[in-house]
Amino acid sequence: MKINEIRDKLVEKGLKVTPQRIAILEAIIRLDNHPTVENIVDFIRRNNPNIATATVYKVLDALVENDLVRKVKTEKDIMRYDANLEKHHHLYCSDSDRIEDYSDNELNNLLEKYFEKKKIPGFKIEDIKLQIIGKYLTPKK
Amino acid sequence: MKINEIRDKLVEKGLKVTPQRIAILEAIIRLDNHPTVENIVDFIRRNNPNIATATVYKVLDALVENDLVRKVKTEKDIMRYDANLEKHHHLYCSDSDRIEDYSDNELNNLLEKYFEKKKIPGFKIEDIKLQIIGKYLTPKK
DNA sequence: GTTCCTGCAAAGTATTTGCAGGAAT
DNA sequence: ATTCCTGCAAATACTTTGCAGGAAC
Repeated sequence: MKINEIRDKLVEKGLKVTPQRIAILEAIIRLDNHPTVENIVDFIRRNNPNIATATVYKVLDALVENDLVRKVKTEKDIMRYDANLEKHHHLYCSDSDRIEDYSDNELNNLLEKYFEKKKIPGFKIEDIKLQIIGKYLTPKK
Repeated sequence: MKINEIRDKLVEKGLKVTPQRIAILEAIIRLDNHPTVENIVDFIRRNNPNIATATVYKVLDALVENDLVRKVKTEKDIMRYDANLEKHHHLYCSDSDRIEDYSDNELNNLLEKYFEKKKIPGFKIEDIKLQIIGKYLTPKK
């Protein structure tokens, strides 16, 4: 992802293009393992030492609000952020903090068909996300 | 669930049986819509006004540690607790904090079969939880 | 020029810790 | 008698808020 693409995304949403916003969005994209606020702050401060933590929170709120990134819920109690906006599921490692994306349209179709037949009484499904818990057989790259 | 069953569960795990623990476990079972710590504290204080908030947190940690309850994280970033230990999924309301359990063995089997065929490279699946996001057609009872 | 954004410090909220007294075993 | 648990207060961690100056439009 080029800086200009990031810039365009901000413009498209009517957000002012500031160095902080570019840096934060870039950080989430580059730190591709669902960074926490802390990860993002650490990454940004390398090039941008004066950015305030509160600014990071505010920018993240704005980005989430405008569908440029998503929040990811973890078992543990810390928010993480994800710049992958495609429909996808998550692989959670049961003995570390690692999270990876998992996309599978065959699975999505299977679930969609399943719930077309088997309705949940009183509930209208809008989206289904899988948390797939397990262990990585390969160590992290 | 009777008090004695709760008592037995604690004994079984080697935890000392205290009025606080009984009250908290009972509260989670009775407040069956995935109560927050605040919900639990409010409920307990009706009969047990002197219980300390820190005690509730400590007892909850002990219960989770000993697999007597589970933590559930919500969209809104607040911890909730669940005494349903059976395998189940969650229905999340997209415009409120409401969460309900959803059990469906047919679905579990379908997923199990699916992932027997379609392996995820480098990942050994241990469990799959669905977060089913949508809207309730009926107001809360 | 106007609107929106940032940085700072202070406040807020949820949760954890340390410890001494007390209850459960 | 020993071990574990509770209550309290203080501490911590994470996030939010208010506001004045400054940058983007």
